[in-house]
Amino acid sequence: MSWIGPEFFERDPVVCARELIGATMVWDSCEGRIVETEAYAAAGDPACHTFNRPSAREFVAQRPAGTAYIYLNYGVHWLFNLLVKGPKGAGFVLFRALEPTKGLDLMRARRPDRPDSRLCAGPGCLTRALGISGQDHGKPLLTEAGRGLLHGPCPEIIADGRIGISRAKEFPWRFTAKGSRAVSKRPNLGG
DNA sequence: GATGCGATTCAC
DNA sequence: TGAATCGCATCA
Repeated sequence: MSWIGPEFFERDPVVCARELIGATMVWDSCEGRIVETEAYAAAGDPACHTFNRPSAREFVAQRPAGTAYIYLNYGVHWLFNLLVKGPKGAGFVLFRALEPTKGLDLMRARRPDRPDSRLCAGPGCLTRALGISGQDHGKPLLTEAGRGLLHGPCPEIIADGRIGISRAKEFPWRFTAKGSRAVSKRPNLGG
């Protein structure tokens, strides 16, 4: 397997989110196969932070592709994104779920209550299992030692509506690996 | 300084 | 299916 470089994120956010399914996320001693992502577009997407947050628009304008965008949701859960900056538009990829492949002992210690397949099944669960917090916000993940993304075989992918948002639910910008038991929620089939 | 909200999670 | 939860961005 080879490392994914920052240029991977110099494309459309939706394309990036889709193509990350099957790749491996490396975070220090823990690794997992990416089985669920979502795309958010900086323009024309009412669900994106850029829609009503000046600070998010500033982040997009001033940071390079591949920068980590991490924030606290519901006052409790850290959510991990990477900044995408394509020629036709910028945005974010939200990392929602992994199938744990390495560092299982550490993940189990952080989530003693969950079976292995559910250790990273959800954006908040994922960051907790990996030990990700706001101190890594703004860092260029893909050039940090011990952290990054590895190319991997692409599984069959299902696209459906994004989860947990109130606006633009109809955008089919959530991507999951078909049949994976590690996704946060089974995809809504049948259109 | 006050306000309202939220890209979730977990229990029921 | 529904409630908990509280830090943060925004605005006054």
